[in-house]
Amino acid sequence: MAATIKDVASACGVHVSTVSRTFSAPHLVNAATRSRVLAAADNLGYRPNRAARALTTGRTFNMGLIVADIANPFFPPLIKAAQAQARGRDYHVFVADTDEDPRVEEELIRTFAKQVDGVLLCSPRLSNRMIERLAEDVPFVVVNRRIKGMPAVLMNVAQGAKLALGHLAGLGHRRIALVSGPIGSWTSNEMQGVAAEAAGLDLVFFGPNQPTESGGLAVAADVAACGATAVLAYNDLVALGLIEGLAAMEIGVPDQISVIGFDDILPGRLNRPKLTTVAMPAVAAGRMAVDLLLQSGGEGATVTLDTALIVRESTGRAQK
Amino acid sequence: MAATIKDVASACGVHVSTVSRTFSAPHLVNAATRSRVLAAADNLGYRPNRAARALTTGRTFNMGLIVADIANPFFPPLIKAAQAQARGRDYHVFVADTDEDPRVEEELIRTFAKQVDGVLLCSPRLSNRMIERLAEDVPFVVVNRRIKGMPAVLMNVAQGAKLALGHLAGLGHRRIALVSGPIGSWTSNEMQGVAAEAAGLDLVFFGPNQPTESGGLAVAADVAACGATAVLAYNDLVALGLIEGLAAMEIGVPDQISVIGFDDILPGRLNRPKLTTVAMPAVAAGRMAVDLLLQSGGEGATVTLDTALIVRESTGRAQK
DNA sequence: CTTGATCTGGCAACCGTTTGCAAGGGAGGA
DNA sequence: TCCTCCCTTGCAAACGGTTGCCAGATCAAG
Repeated sequence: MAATIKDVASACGVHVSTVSRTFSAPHLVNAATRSRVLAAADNLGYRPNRAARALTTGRTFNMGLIVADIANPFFPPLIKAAQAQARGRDYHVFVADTDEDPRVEEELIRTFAKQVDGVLLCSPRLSNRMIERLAEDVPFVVVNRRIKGMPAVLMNVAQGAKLALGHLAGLGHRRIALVSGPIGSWTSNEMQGVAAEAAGLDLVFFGPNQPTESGGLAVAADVAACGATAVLAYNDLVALGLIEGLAAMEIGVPDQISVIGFDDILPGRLNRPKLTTVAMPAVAAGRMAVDLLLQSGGEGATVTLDTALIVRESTGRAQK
Repeated sequence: MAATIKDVASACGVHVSTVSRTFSAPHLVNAATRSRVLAAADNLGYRPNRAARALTTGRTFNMGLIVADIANPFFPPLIKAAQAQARGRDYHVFVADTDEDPRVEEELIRTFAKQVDGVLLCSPRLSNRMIERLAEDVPFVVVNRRIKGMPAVLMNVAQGAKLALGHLAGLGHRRIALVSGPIGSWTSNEMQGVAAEAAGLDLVFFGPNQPTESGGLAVAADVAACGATAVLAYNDLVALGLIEGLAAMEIGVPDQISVIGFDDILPGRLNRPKLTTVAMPAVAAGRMAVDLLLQSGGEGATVTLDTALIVRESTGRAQK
């Protein structure tokens, strides 16, 4: 069996409370004793049991991270950043995937509630009302969703969408297709909101869609048929699927139709043509979410991170 | 505060032990009492505290999952599958990323040791010796590494490499470059092992390399210079980077050089040309690793999963 | 009406740590 | 020399469950 605090205590003839204090409040124990304890602990390979500690302190030093789909390349960098940041704060991260299903999301939050100090909810599919209710059980930080009074990390999608639309307008595009994401997605709403205000542009909406390549593949025909010369897609995956579908109909990108995605994921960078996209600050968001959770005692600080348009090869001048 | 077992007990005038048994050994409590307890528990929103339970039972119902790099698209499907499988067994999964650094890997395992029932070590970079030593602290299942007496999930890389080499040979390639991965990678060794036996082929080795696109990009010039007409790359990311680098030198794939990767990740499927690759059974491996951990009490069962060659567009007949 | 087997549920110890409280001891001031 | 006061450490009660043991109740058989 692993060494416990008792083993260490008896190994150096001292009470367990002294050992405990050596780790959690070193200034309360005599320097000589402290080093004796430390030596014994090191010798026995002792590490405090976090579960037992959590019992008395009420803090688990664990946090949950819930995403819609780990396999979506948008999330891994965010997860990685969050996990690294958490580790620096001596926290561990439980990662769970909801398969885009709100019910799974709810159940997951409920199970996490008692065993983590807080949950990072990334691009949730749950309704605001439900999230507010669940927040009574466990502190949240929400990523890519604005909920009153709840700490949030937002990516400035509106700004990105404006840049993208501006870029397309500058290339002479007038009729632009907007391929949205799944229901319940905040980013999707933000995009549509901006688009609705875009003066002088003729916008055609398609949605809701699966936020994956198959989602893009599925609307390719409709998009082609609507007469738009450019497309703003919910994310890079959708954009890539769209390009794929267009290619199957012998419609060239960007020669005949320009395509812009969102996220700036790896496959987009590797694609031919390289995807023009609105880069989302996933790494910064992961880090920030962790910090927000640890700082705020549930206070509603909101951080908005900038996005940036990255022009690559999938956009070009509008066809006459 | 959240409801505890005591609240439930007093809410329905029963001893805590009865409540406890209602959940952990229902057959020991009278049906009428049981439903009364269940009703009260449901009413108060009671959920047993796993940390407290772990204290007495010694089982945490948590497992650790350690990968070299979450951002490598090879891992997310594996993680997702493992997490889903674990959830079905009422387990939670801690995910951690080592940034390809063996020291981080070791430290991570040590911290995990006391708070999980076992660790899934995916494509470890640690030496066998070190892993064996750490296995004294916590049960392991190793993915993509063979260590005597330790449960493992292996992907049949050798078989895949043979198929790939056979495919290239069939297309008339004779001089083939082998771009390996990082030091400490079992798959990399397997590939080289097979290649060494390949009769009638003229093989050129390049390595070690970063297992990423930049790794591929970096060796592109060397590969081009060595006169090979085909390349077998450590993984798809490397293959993609290689194609990118080749393109920059105006060398066409597959017209001038054929490229095969390993893994079958999303970016490879979306790439132009679509990548010919050896598909790795990541999803099955994730599931299997969880089952192995839960079944074996550390027994050394080894499961080997088949790989498959997926011929797409990045391979073609050898140039004269 | 016993007797003994079978259920059911209470009691209390225990898991590994933390932490408020108090006691012992040494130092410094009066 | 005696009295504080601070420093250090021990004691014991939590924290939220689980589980072996035991006693009372129930019930069928003799």
